[in-house]
Amino acid sequence: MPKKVDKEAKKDKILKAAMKVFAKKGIFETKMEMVAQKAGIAKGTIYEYFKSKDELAQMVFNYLLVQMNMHVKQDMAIASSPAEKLKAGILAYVDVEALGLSDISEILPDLWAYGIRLRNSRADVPFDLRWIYLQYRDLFGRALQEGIDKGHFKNLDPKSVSAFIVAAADGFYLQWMSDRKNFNLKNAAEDFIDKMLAGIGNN
Amino acid sequence: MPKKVDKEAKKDKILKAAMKVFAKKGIFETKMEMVAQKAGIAKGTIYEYFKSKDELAQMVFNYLLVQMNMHVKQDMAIASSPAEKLKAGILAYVDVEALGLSDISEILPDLWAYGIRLRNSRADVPFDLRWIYLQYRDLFGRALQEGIDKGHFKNLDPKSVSAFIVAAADGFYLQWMSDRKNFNLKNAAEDFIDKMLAGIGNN
Amino acid sequence: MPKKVDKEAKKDKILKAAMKVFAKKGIFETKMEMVAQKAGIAKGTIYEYFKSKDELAQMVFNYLLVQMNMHVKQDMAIASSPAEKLKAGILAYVDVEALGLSDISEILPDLWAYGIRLRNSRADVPFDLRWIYLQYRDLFGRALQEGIDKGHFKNLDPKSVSAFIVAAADGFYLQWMSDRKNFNLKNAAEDFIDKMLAGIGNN
Amino acid sequence: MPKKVDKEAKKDKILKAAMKVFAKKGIFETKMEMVAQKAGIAKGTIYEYFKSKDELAQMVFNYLLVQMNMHVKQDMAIASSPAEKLKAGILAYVDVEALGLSDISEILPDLWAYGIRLRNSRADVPFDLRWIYLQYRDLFGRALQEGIDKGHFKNLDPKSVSAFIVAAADGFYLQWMSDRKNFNLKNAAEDFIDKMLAGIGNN
DNA sequence: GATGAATGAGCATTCATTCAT
DNA sequence: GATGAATGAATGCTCATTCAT
Repeated sequence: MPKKVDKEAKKDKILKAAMKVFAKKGIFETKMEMVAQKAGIAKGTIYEYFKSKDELAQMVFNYLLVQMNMHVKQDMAIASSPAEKLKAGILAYVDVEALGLSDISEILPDLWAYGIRLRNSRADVPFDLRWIYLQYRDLFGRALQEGIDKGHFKNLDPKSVSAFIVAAADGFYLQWMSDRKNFNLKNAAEDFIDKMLAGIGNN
Repeated sequence: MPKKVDKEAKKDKILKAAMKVFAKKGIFETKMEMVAQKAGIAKGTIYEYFKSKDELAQMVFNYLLVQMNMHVKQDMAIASSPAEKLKAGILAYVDVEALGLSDISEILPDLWAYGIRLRNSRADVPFDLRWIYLQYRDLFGRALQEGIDKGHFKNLDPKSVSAFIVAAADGFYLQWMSDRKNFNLKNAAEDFIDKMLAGIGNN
Repeated sequence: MPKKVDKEAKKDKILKAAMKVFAKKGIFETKMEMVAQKAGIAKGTIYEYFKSKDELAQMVFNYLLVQMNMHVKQDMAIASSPAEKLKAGILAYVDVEALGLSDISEILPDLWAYGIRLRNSRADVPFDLRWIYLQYRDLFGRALQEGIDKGHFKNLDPKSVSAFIVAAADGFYLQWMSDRKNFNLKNAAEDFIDKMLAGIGNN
Repeated sequence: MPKKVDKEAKKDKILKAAMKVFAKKGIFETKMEMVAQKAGIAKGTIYEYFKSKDELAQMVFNYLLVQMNMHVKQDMAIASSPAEKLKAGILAYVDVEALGLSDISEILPDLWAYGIRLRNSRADVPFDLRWIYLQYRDLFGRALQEGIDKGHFKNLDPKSVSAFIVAAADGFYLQWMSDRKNFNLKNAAEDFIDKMLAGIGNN
C-alpha cells in the first residue's frame, strides 16, 4: 500500500510544518503560503490534505493534545508507587523535548485561546478543553486516591489537589514560554514535585 | 480641563469596548467596526484615539496587566503578616470580579500569546511578560522571605515557591476559563492557599 | 437628502458598468476589477453596494427584465386598437435602442441561462423566467382577446398565438445577436407584425 | 481498426458526459472532475481526448448543432410537398427526444451565449451561429420558394418568413426551458405550423 | 493509455486605514 | 472632532492543467 503510506506521511509533514509556523507567527499571522513553503510543497497541495486553514489548526491542536495525553498516561502507567506516578505524570506533562514542544511551545496559548472560544461558537469540535482538563484531573486524582488508600498520602481531597497539580504545570509552561532563557521548566517542575510530595506525604 | 477629561473618557470607553469584543471573538476575529459599534461611535473615530488595531490591542493588554498588578500590590500591602500577604495576593490575582475579568476572561490566552510573541518580533513594546512574571515572583518572594526571616515559614527557596504560586494561579485561570460552570476559581485558590500555607508553615 | 441620491446614483452607475462588462465578456469572464474600472471606482467599493458578484448579476438581470416589462406595458397601454396594441408591444419588446440594449444585447443568453438554471438551485430568487413569460403571454393574450371580442380578429386561441408572438420576438433577438450586421431586428419584427396581423385579421 | 473505434467511443462518452454536466450546471460551474466522474474515468484522461475545457465545450456545442442540423435536413428531405417540408423541418427542430435534448435542454442558452461571444474574441472557431442561422433560413427559404413556385403558397418573401420560422422555433425552446411543466413544446410547434401554413397557403 | 497527486495562477472577498465633508 | 464612504493590499481557496508513475 504505497499510496496510503505516502499520503499519511505527507499529511503529517504538512501538519508538522503548520505546527511550526503557527507557533512562530500565531495562527492569524500564518499564511497558507508559509505553511506550504515550510512543508516544501505548493499552496494548493495543502488543500488536498486539509479542508481549510481552520481545520489545519484544529488538527494541529488535536495532535498536540493527543501527544501530551498519551505521553502522560504512558509514563504514569509505568510508574509503580502513587508518588512515582504523580512525579512521572508531571514530568511527562512538561517534557517539552519528548513532546516535540521545545521549538513550538508558543503555540500553547493559541491552543488555549482556540479551545476556550470553541465553546461559544461551534459545537462539533474535535477537542474540548473542558474534557481535557477533566481527564488530567482524573488521572492525577486516581493516583492521589491510590496513595491515600495505601496510606502513603494524607487524607486530602484528590479533586482539589489534582486541579492544582495541573494548574501548576500549565503555569510553569507559561512562565517558561515568557522567558525561556531564565526559567528552567524542568527544575521548576521537579522542585514543585518534591515540595508537593513532602506536603502531602504521610509522615 | 474639561476637554481633556472628555477625551480620556472617550478613549477609555473605546478601550473597554475593545476589551469586550476582543475577549469574545479573539483579536483577529474582531473587526474595528465591531469595536466602534460596541463603543457607540463611528469606525473612523477609533483612529482619533488609537493609531491602529495593534496599538489598541496592546493598550487593552497593558490595561489589564496594570489593573491586575495594582490590585495584587495593594491587597498585599494592606495585609499584615506574611501569610496574610500571600493569601491576599493570590486572592487578588484571581479576583475576576474586582478585575472586571468576569465577562472577559477569555482574553487572557490572547494576552499570553501576544506577549510571548512580542519577544520574537518588535522590540519597542509597552509590556513584557518576562518582566511581569519577574515582578510577581518578586512580590510573592518578598513575602515568603519575610515569613522565613520571621520564622513563620520553613526555610525554603522563595524563588521556586513564588514561581509556583504564580503558576498555580495562572493554571487555575486556565481551568476556570475552560469550564466556568464547573470549576470554581475562588474555591480552588482558597484550597490551594490553605494547603500551601500548611505546607510551608513552620510548625 | 444628498446622501440618498448619491448612493442610489452610485449604485446605478455600478449596475450599468456591470451590465456592459457582463454583456461583453459574459458573467464568468467578467472580473470584479473590470466592473470597478468601468465604473471608475475601486474594487472594494462594489461590495458597499452589492453583496457579491452573484447578487450583482441578479440585479443586472432583474433591471433588464423590469425595464423591458415596463416599456412593453406602457407602449401597449397607450395604443388604442387591439392591432395597434400588438404592434406596439412587439416593437417595444425589440426596441433595443429604448431599452439600452443596443450595446449589451449579448447579455440576453446569459440572462436566459441564469434564469433557467435558477429553477434547479435556489428558490429565493428575485426573478423567475416562468413568471416573466406567463406575463408576456397574458399581456399579448389580452390584446388578442379584445380583438376577437371586438370582431377585429378571427376566433383563434389567444394562448397559443401570444406564445408564438413572444417566441418570434425572442427568436429574432437571437438571430440579430448572432449577426447584427446582416439581420435587421426592427425590419424583421415589422414584417412579422404585418404578416401576423394579416393572418389573424378578420376579413 | 479496433483501437480507433475504442478511442472514438471513449471520446464520445466523455462528450456526452460533458454535455449532461454542462447542461445541468452551466459551463463555468462545471468542473472537469465532474465530467470525469460522469464519464466514469479519471480527470486526467479527459485531456487525452480534448485539449482543454474550452475545446470540450466547443465540441459539445458543435455536436449539438450538427445533430440538429442533420436531423432537420433529413426530415425535410424525406417530406414531399413544400408544406410537408416546412412541417417536418420545424418538428425536427424542436424534436427534443430525437435530438437527445430532453434532459439537457438548458444547454442551449449557453450555446447561444458562447456562439455570440465567439464573434468578439477568437476567429478560429469551429462553429459560427451566423452561418448556422443563415443555413436554417436557407433551408426553410428553399421550401418556401418551392411552394411559391408551385403555387401552393402566396407570393411572400421567403427570407423573412424563414427567419421568422426559425425565430419562433427558438422562442418556443426558450419558453419550454423556462417552464417545462406547463409549456408543451410540441403542441406549440404544431399549433404554429397549422396557423402559419394557413396564413401562407394560397387559397 | 490512464491515473490522480501536485501545481500555482487567478479571483472573490475582506477589512484596516484614510480622508473629504 | 466625528463620520462613514472609499480604498486596495492582502489572502484563503479553487480548479484547469500537467506529468511522473
